[in-house]
Amino acid sequence: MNLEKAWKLLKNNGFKETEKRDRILRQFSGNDKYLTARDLLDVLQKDYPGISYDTVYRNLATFTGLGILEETELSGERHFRMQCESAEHHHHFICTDCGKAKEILLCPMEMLTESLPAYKVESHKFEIYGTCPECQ
Amino acid sequence: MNLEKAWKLLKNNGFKETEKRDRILRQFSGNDKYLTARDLLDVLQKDYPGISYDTVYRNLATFTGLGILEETELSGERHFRMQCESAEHHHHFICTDCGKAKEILLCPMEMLTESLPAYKVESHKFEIYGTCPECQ
DNA sequence: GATGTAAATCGTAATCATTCTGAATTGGAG
DNA sequence: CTCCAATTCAGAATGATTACGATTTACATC
Repeated sequence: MNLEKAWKLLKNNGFKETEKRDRILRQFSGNDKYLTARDLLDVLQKDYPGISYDTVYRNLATFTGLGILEETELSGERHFRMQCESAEHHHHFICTDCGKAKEILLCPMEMLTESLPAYKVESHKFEIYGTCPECQ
Repeated sequence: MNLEKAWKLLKNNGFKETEKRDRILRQFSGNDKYLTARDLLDVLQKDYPGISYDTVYRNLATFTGLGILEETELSGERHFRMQCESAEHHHHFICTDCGKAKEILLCPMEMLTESLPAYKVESHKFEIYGTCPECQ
């Protein structure tokens, strides 16, 4: 996902172009790390000292709902990052140190949908945690 | 995991046998569902009206630490259930309706440890969510 | 460019899960 | 039975997230 695509999606869904939204999208755009709402708030406060929690959380929810951001729960906190460019379904190795994600193309679901007869599968989560080469 | 094994573990690690602990373990023992701390508190309050959050959370932490319970994060809340009997490493299909878990023996990690050179893998999470046959 | 209006933001309080604290109680070793 | 550390209680504190009324802003329309 890049900025143009994100704004196109937002406009098509009737969302207005605001400074704060632009600032938030730019933050994620130049950064492949997972960020918490607080991380983001801390960054935005440098440019917008009076920025509200509401603005941060509401926009994170909007962006996630439109598929601009993706979300995961790490140690009890929601973390967000820009949706990957790659069209294929994939999973992530996530560095617990720096928050960076590496794509994993293998999906275990392909191998076991037929081994769950009578179960209605709705979603799945596969994530690998550890330390990336840079952080070791 | 059964009650005897659980108590053996607790005793071996110097934990005392208390009414509350026994009640909590029995709750999980007769039940293969994932429960939140609040679910558990609600159940315990019928027998022990004055039971404290502290007791519930502290014991959940103790039991999880000893491997008596296993834990997962579902929609922002920690959920607990008795550790499975099976010795083999496995994952779960979790019913989002009733919380019941079905064991999945396939582990995707086996297929990709060598495809992550230079990455230090520490843990992983693979869970499938949906509706079990009984809940459809 | 001025105006109207719904959307967005602000400022702050409320909520919810979880953790902490200090006092009171209890299991079980001796 | 006595004693002491472990456990529990009661309630306050914390931290993430959501809610809300008042204010401001984007932008469609004139």
